[in-house]
Amino acid sequence: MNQRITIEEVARLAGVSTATVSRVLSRPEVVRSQTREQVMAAIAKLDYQPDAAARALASGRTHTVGCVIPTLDHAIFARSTQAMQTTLAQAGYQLLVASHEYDPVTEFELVRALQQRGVDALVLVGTDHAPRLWKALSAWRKPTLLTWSCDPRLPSLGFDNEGAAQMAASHLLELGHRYIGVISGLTSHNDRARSRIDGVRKSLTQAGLSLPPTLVTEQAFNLEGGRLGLRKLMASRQKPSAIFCGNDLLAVGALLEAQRMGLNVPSDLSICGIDNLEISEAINPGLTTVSLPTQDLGRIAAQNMLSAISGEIIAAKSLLPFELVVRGSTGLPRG
Amino acid sequence: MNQRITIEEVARLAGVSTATVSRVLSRPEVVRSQTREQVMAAIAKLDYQPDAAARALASGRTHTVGCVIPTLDHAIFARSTQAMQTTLAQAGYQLLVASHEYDPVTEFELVRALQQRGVDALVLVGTDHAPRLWKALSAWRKPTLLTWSCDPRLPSLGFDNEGAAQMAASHLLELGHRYIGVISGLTSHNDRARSRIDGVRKSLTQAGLSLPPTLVTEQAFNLEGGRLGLRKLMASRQKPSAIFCGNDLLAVGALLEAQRMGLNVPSDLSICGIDNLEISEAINPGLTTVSLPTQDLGRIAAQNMLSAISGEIIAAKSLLPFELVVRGSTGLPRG
DNA sequence: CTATAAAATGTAAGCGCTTGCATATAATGT
DNA sequence: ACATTATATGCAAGCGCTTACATTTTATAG
Repeated sequence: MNQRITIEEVARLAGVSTATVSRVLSRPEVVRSQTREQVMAAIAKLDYQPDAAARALASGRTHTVGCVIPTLDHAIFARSTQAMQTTLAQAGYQLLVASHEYDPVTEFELVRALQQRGVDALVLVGTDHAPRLWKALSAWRKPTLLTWSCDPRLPSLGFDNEGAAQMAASHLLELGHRYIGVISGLTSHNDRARSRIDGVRKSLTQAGLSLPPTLVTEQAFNLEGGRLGLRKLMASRQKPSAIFCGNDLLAVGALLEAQRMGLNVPSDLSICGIDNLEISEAINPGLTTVSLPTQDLGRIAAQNMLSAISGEIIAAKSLLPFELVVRGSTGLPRG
Repeated sequence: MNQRITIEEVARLAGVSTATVSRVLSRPEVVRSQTREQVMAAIAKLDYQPDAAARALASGRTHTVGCVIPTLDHAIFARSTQAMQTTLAQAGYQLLVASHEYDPVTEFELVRALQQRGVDALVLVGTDHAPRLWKALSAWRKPTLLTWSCDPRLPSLGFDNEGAAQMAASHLLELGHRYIGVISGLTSHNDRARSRIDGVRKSLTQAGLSLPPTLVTEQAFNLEGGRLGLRKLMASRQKPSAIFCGNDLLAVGALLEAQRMGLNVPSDLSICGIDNLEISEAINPGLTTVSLPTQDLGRIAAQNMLSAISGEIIAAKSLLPFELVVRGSTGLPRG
């Protein structure tokens, strides 16, 4: 740093000690207003910018929250992360985002990196984590939050993924579908994807039906995955009359591919997803889906962490509401 | 920090000085291998995690790159940011992302916040910035990169946005369209959007045509914006036979809305965009668009910053290539 | 006006690391 | 074996701030 303005120079110009300048910065209410104004004038005049590293070292707090997600390259994570960042920024906190692309080793390393950086709190996604990551988290003495799904080991803010899937499956069952296929996201290191399959299975079982392995396919989390999944399922001996997709990206992909194959949605095939992306509403026909408040998830996660940082107790587990949004992509089965 | 392991304890256990431990961490090659191993063993045994704030304060380097973008909630930024983050992480660097939602005041504040945090480099989007932001950047003695578009004031890595729009417009003109509408993103604080309109205008002018204000509409950057834009343009007296959209999100929205209105794309209306999102290929008909390598943008931006941090000179301006991808959404005008 | 409590400010000891310089050790040449 | 370099390591002074604690100033009471 060539010739950074330090707190000392501010103190000199304002005619006070560095301690007072520091107080003006962090707890302005404890300095006399007259003094405070002198200091603020000096700060403004010198265009003083406190060194965050020094503050962090001296105070032990960085005003930074770390967030480790699978990827930014999916609308749901981008959305919730965006909401987190905005909420934190309003409180003077910064978000340090890291993504691991569904690799647990990378995830562990990122968490360590964020811990070394002294983040004041940590937000993770889901409950599938390497054992040593759980260990690193429990040894850590700062607020941590699990998002998207819940686990008794740590405070969690998420959805009942199984319930959401059941809601979608029940809708299909009520329409009269008996052969329901599932296009799931990759389930390894992804508890949400597994829970959603479980939800469908549970609904089918309750209805006296089953979910044969041939009617389940795991695909990458993108439109292409949805298209591949659809082709796979429609190539099976017993074709499904309805397809549940683990998320809307897969569902939109499946829907578009069905149309390319000349199938009419929903009269030939019903399709539903989970998430309720913007595209789900815009597409023709509209996609029936379970709407998840992903933006709220991010915002509330941020608020929770801010509370926890300031010493408040936060809920051990909170579930966000969701609702079925019925659009044109689901209908009665043929015949 | 209750009882954090410090470098001193590692040094004691390894029977060396703290300086040596520090060297093992930052420049292992200058330490004799035998010593190095002792130190590494001690580090492993104690599970030592260096304090990033202390390192930053002592060394003046944070191993962090700051990135200020309009929003994460758009595929293109999410994508390039994701690529940046991955590339940086591989080099042991962290990305500190902040988004301002197209608000220049927030943008300025975020840049200051990142500077205070001592990021080793800064990546911004576009060339529309508040004057005091330009000032803050030029007073800053560390690497800075402008992305998406270029400006002589700072090293830039971007696209020829005007050229990309011209490419799209020329395609429409070559097909024989004479009434071309434009659905643009909001142009305030967004030089990319303006450049793209300019590109279309230039192409039209070269063809002896003009772009009447009634055939240009500015909309929010989402599907809904595309839909609103389409309705607006199709309500004008002289309906366009083709529509250029400032990006693919708008284009997809416009396309879907056109279909809802009963228009056949492309025989009633041609639509093209810029970006080439995944949905652009998947939708029916496929969207004609100009494909921008947004992921490469992020990756190369990260590489550039890493180079610059290590003292190398980086290009003052580099433009990434793009190409027209013709799909089913554009065709000959009626008659 | 003085005693006492309350509020404001100053003093200075760190926070945990890096790094220039001094010193010690190993390698090389004669 | 010794002188001369080249390599490794240690010493210790910060980096710029925060925050107990000490001290001074101001307010309040008697």
